[in-house]
Amino acid sequence: MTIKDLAKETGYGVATVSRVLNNHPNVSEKARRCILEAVEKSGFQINENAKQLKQQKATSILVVVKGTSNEMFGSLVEAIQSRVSETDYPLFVDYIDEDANEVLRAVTLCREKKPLGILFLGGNSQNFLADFEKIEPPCVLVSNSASGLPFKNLSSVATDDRFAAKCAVDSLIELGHRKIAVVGGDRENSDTGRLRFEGCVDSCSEHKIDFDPEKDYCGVRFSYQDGYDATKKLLAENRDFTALFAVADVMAIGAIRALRDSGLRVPEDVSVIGFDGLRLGSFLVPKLSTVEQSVEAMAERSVDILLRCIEKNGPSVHETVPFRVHQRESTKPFKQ
Amino acid sequence: MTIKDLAKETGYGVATVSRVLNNHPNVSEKARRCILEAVEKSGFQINENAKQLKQQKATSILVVVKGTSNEMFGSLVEAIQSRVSETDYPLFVDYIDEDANEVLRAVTLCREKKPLGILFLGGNSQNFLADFEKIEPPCVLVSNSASGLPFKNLSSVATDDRFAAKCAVDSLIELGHRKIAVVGGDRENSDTGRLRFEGCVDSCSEHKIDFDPEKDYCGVRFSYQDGYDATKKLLAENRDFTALFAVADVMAIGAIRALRDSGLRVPEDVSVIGFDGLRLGSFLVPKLSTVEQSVEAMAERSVDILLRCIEKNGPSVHETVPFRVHQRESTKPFKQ
DNA sequence: TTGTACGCGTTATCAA
DNA sequence: TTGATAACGCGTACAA
Repeated sequence: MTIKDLAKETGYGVATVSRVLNNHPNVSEKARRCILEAVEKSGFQINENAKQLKQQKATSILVVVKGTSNEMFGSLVEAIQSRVSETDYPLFVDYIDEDANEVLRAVTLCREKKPLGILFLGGNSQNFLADFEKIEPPCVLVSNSASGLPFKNLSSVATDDRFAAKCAVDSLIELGHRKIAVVGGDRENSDTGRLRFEGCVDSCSEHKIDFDPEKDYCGVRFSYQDGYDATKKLLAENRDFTALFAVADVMAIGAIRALRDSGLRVPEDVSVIGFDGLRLGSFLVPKLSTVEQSVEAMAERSVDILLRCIEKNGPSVHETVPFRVHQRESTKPFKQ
Repeated sequence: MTIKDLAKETGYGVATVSRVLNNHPNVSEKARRCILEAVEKSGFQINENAKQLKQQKATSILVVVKGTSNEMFGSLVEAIQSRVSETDYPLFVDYIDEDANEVLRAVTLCREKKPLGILFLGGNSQNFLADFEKIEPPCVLVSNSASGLPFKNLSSVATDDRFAAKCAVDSLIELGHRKIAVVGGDRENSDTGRLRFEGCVDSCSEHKIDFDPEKDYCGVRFSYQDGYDATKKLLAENRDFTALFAVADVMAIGAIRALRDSGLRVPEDVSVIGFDGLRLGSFLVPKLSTVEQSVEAMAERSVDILLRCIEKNGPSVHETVPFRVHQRESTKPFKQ
């Protein structure tokens, strides 16, 4: 079933059918009704390939997700999808490995699909610096800031990772903790990891607390197992911390298990705070204290910004979304 | 950059370029090398729209994921993607709501993208019965069995949900439990929910144990919160069960929290066993006992079957993948 | 082994 | 307000 068939059936020409389908002006009400009815009746579905071949531009929006194991990205995709579905743009979601190069992947996808815009879920500056210039459509980097990157078609929406991490550590210090260990991300290959690390340093130096990256910090991948292993390593090298900050909830969960396996109780012996605010956290025993990123706000802002860039040729912007530190059950005041 | 440009550049015709690009025979080694080099140099990328328009079939494989909140589907998508990436087929992942109609969605997508094949992650018989006849390419339903469905282009790969659920309850009974409550899925709208419910009934009747669906069963959605709420409800109506089977790990996690909030300890007061085998489970405190579905096996088998159907026009088959009951720390023998 | 020419379904231009 | 027709980039008869 093509628009040709539709034309034949209704007695109109293909041009008129196309105009109706695309809500173009200069169509009589009669023709519009007649054609719409035929569309309804025949279950006609437009051939996107032909449409896009002709238009030299897809009508689609692309989402490149870096790392499937990041549960927060799952919620983010869900929220983005729900928001984009209010528009007419089809959404394509493409998953790549946590260690893959998201920018190169996007370059390929651009040539193949010519999307109207791209949403990057996760990404790292080095990759953008190296190859982003090859990408033409407007893009939004979600969950990392791109404010330091010199691209006029790249916006970003993120939590202020550095400050949020600082607040997390601050909260531990306010509870009376002085010996704090950190299960962090890779500082060299992950912006997020680096920023949150810097937040820890900020807090400790502001409070004149010793923090030795060699001994008190372990940078690994964002997974349960890595959180577990890193904590074991910290315990082996540095037995006496009373609080632990894991820069992702998944790591915090691994950390809690590792502490437990070493005979330490949470929060009685060691307080643990995570980062992300996964829904899961509030169902754990103990409920996980965490820095909650606003997934809804991130999704909403990033889609809005991208649409504004696409439809109104809006300027690129770099926004920050609010976060909240939740003290739940995995942290408690330190008492000597 | 099109194949025309490539042809001009190399001095060959578009047909030869096309043949090289598609690894067709009847091309001289010299032409092949020359053209491949030009491709490399120019960074040429084929226009998928034109290709697919021409071929009347995309080269792509489609994955329709039903419900993003199901963490197991995340791992499944990851495993599927990694397996498909060994081939040349592009993979499209489409997420729909847990309550949406996956078959109707696939019908639309088929018309739009004409995929070579479809993988359904989750789905329900009623939807397939009603509209699957409209779908032509080979499909595989993953995680639910379609062996009862009369479609020759529909295969399935699943855990034997009924039997696995029975084994889970059996294991509880073997531990000495006699009063068992079940946090289940919606029996009417979810095949998985119904099958696992039947497994519970099988086990109880085999062991001559009372099981009153009215009082001992609560069927809800697959989420932390629903697991929590269902458990609260069961507790309100039936205070004396000593073991609880949640038909999904996410529900089990919600259940454990609910028990805890009601002053009950796991496993001392109530044993809890889940279903799915999420990686998360073995990092919880207590480690979650569960029925582990083999995500890798499901991904591998379903992709293999689909490829066989696509490439060799293979027959549709219905396979079952092994599962394992893990007794970890959330279950223990019942002692009066 | 290679090249020419046509058509896939759509949009857009232009003339009617 | 309409319709005929020329592209879009590709694969593939068919001819050479």
